[in-house]
Amino acid sequence: MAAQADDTRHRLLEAAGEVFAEKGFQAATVRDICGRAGANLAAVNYHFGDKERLYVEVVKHAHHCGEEIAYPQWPPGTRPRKKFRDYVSHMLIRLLDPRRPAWHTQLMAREMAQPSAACAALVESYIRSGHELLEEILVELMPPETSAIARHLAAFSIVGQCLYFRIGRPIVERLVGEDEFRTYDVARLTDHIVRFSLAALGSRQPAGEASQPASTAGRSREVIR
Amino acid sequence: MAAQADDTRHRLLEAAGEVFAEKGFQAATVRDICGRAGANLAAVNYHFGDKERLYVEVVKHAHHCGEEIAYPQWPPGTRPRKKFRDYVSHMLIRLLDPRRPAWHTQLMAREMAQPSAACAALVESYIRSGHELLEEILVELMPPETSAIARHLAAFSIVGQCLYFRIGRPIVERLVGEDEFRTYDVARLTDHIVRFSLAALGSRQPAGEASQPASTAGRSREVIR
Amino acid sequence: MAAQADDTRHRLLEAAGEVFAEKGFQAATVRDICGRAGANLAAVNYHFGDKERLYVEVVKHAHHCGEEIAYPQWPPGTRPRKKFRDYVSHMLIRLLDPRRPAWHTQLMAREMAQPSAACAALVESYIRSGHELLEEILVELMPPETSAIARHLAAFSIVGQCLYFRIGRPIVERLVGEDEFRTYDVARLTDHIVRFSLAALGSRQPAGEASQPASTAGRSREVIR
Amino acid sequence: MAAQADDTRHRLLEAAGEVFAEKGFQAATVRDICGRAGANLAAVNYHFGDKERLYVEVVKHAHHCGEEIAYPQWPPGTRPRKKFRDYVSHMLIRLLDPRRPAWHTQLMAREMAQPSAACAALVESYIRSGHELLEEILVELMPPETSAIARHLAAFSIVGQCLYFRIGRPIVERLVGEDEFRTYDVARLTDHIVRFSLAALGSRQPAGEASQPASTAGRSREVIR
DNA sequence: AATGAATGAGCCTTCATTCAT
DNA sequence: GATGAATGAAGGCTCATTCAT
Repeated sequence: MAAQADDTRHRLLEAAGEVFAEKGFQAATVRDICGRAGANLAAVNYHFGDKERLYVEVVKHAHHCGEEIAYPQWPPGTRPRKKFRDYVSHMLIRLLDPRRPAWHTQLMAREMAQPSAACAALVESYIRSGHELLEEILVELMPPETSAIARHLAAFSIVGQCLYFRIGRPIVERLVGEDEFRTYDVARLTDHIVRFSLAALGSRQPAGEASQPASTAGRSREVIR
Repeated sequence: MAAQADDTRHRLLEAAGEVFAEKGFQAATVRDICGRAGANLAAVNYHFGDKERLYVEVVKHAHHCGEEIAYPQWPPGTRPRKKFRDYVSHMLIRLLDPRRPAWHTQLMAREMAQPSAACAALVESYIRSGHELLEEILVELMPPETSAIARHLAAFSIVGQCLYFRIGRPIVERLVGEDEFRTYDVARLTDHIVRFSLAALGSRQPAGEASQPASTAGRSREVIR
Repeated sequence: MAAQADDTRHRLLEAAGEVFAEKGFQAATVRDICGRAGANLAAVNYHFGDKERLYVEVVKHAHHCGEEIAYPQWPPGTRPRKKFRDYVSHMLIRLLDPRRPAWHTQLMAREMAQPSAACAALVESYIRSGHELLEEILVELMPPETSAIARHLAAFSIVGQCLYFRIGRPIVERLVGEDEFRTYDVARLTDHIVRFSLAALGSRQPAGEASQPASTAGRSREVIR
Repeated sequence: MAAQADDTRHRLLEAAGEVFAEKGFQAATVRDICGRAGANLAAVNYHFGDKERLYVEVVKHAHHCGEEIAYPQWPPGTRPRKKFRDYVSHMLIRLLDPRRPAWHTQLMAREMAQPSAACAALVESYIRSGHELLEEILVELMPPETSAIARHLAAFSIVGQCLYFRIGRPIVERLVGEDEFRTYDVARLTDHIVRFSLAALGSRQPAGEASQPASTAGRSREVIR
């Protein structure tokens, strides 16, 4: 019956997500996935036709799950800095909160290390919207004369910082030791990244020089949040 | 003869590096590696005993190759900002220069997405020294009262930015389009990251506030390079 | 369908029996077995999981086949000597009858030369019952005061004789020549072993002395069969 | 130098003997043999040309070792029963004495289970002489009218008994339990087999009947040894 | 005389996939 | 609609052997 079929399909997606994230596409076996999903060995080929098409569906499925925690809807007039802090905090939560299933982010890390056919879909349906939101915030936050390219680069600098604490975890953890790494919770990292980035966002001195503090003087006294 | 043996070994390491980086550990086949190295199928087993031990040796080998392009030896009295710019530039070259073999960095990206037994070795013999050098520069660059943890976080913010332009390439490329991405050369990215970061490094305002420009005022007029 | 599955399984067992007996466990190849069984190369893995587990199943299977030719059911009052001759004849038939598949016995010879995990199973489910039947016959045949150990040793002496004409065939054949060996059929060997053994079974003189004929005098005139 | 070469050759033979007996021809690896012998991997091919030719040489070598414990030289006039007991005892010692290297006999068991090219050599240079000695004793021991074939069969019955306690050990041990098996030392088995066989050797009744005790009555009172 | 390096054949196993039911 | 049985393609690895030195 349709209800049971959908149920099996859904259990397969969930199980496949875990396994793909944990082992990678190649190392993941259909046997393992079907086993965890409590489904027949041929179920994958029956429901998705292919291991590869299952993978694509898993990525799409992950997208829907990610939407559950949507970005906040700021009331008109919300200060850009508040939005910015919310944005960074939101991203770090999704990346680092141990209560969230880890396989979602892990899958993205894999797509970056080895982009597959699903990568384009991932960007379009999952990443681009978030990126555009960040750009909107940056428009408000950066000096009006800032070029589009400079804004892009700034956005990547911000995302790069957030991501590194997740993707670079194996390295960071070894460099500072487990004890200190354990103190890198979402609150502290949000504080750090927001402060680190805000200093830069206000500056507008030419290449080859350091930050022009004067222009940000006014803003720096604003209270965020 | 030893010379020939070393030659075969070396060719295997090079070929394996490419293949592992391109396909990943699981998807890489010993057949492919030996084929590219022009060696017999059993050569891997003879020289390294195992596909896995070959992988570890490849990582170690990558380390030695990386050493070839060492960090510059600055004469005493070199300005910290000059050192910092050199550092960032050096890292970006290693990450992005198309003339350098790509597999080295790609391998590191894989180790981050799915750390293996070789990850610890990678950190200790390849990453830690560079990290410590960066910390030394930051000590000179950041206010004297900066805590060790704050310095660590700053270091990761810097490395995270550099890395994202390499590891996040598949995403970045799709977000800004291939045309703009092609303009993201080492020079431009160095400029951007140095400027973005220097603004933050001088600030020392408490958490919850934005950059305190005053303290960096003096430094900001220094000419780097 | 279950019927077809059982059929494939059965064909595999038969083919494996032949090959294992002919080549030994190590030298036997899964390819050869599957080839003879007309099954796919992966069938062994599917049905038995392992070459080794296939071997164990083959030994168990051999046991079931052996049961087909069961020992005769003697009516009450049958003379012990008749039972004894039947027993020896039965064993020799199973060992030597060229119309019976040879691999069964050959496999046992291998298990003796190099006992594997399957050896214990072989003894318990296949050999012990026959051994106990022989002991029961010996109880009737040997003097009542015979010790259990003496009876055990006698049983092994009898089985040893039978077995040697099968297992020692390569040696015996070379020693007496092929022509004479060809005359060693079941009937002649049964006669020989029965006569050779019956002379000993009746004796009860102490160690260091030869057979005491007196006690068997009465029996020796009985006509067997 | 020749001395060292011979030494390596000898160590290879000893090591190969152990390994072949322990693992069988197929399962034995040249690596293992060379390892135990402390020789180079290519030494086997250098000294013997082949794994198979090494095996043949090992069998020949085993023969020479076996000669060390030669059959006793009986003075003229020695009683046949004394010779017979000595013969059985001698064979059992070679088969069962735990102080003797086990691989020698084990190798023979293998040759019987799966005769190789070395089997003929084994028979001619190692077994036939012993067999002929037994036949000479039997000529003295059996009634003069005994046919050659009957004598042959008797010889095999005797050898079969001895051999079974060695080759059938895995089965015998399981049937009677380890405790009782431990009491089956050379002395007890010699007693048993001699007594069991002597009873038969004197008998000369026609096929289809049991032993004629009368004919052995006189001999049975002789004291052996 | 003796060895370290290299070879090619082949084996067991695993895997994704298909088919008949 | 869903499954147990079966398939064929590789893959990693081991092994005996050879060759240049």
